[in-house]
Amino acid sequence: MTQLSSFFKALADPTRLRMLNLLMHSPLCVCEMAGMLKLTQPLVSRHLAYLRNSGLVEGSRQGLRINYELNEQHLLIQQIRPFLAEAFRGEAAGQMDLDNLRRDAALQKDEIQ
Amino acid sequence: MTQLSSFFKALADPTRLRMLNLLMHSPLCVCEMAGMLKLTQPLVSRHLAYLRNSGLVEGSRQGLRINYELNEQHLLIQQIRPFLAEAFRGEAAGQMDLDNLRRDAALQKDEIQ
DNA sequence: AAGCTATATGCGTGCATCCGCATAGGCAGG
DNA sequence: CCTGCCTATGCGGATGCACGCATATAGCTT
Repeated sequence: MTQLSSFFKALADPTRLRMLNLLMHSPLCVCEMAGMLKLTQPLVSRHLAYLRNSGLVEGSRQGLRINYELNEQHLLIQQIRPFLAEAFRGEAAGQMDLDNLRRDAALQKDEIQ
Repeated sequence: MTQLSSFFKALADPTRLRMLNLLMHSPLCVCEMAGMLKLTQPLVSRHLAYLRNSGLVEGSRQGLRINYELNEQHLLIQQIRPFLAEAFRGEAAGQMDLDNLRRDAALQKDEIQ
């Protein structure tokens, strides 16, 4: 039961929920998330460490950046994902964060061309 | 987003999860839950107050006792219920609590006869 | 009214975050 | 090697629980 409550504890923070909302759509590095969410880098890094220790998220180094993504192996993540997607759909803040995600993705695309 | 995190916060405690596990099967009063979970009455009462303030649970007075039950009107409760049921199924502690629930229900039945 | 049962709450302690700020560690390019 | 960017972490303050213990409130029952 403790494991389950730890899982919910990881979800029991608005900032971490905003991060997970983004990560459900795309892997991201710390600086990208900090920009999209308008949060300081140390704060984002700490919450990612929390999510990493909880097993909800995994990071892989790619040069200077570390790419974070949802841990698809996590059973509880797999099972709760539809619920989260539905809940985020009703959150205005979540939609605005996703707008930033799409805007930055478009900029990235322009840079490549 | 704050509302969603508050919801998860209410779920982020082993004791409250054990209570919700019981309440998913049957409405119960404080003293019944305290007995089944082997917890003190004040502790159970406090957690129920937390769940009540979070809107996950409703209590109705019936004589001396107050009968608590899941708030079926709560949207997030409705949506997360299958996930919880599945998660509780994998918890040995949850199954033992349910054994106590069934045992006490059987005793109650004998008293009535 | 008195006594009993069921429930809620006040108080104090300890622990876990949550955050801002400053700083350390890791890695690339010149 | 040194500089700059990205990330992680140490520190301190503030807050919120979780719990035990004692006590108050509420409602039967006689």
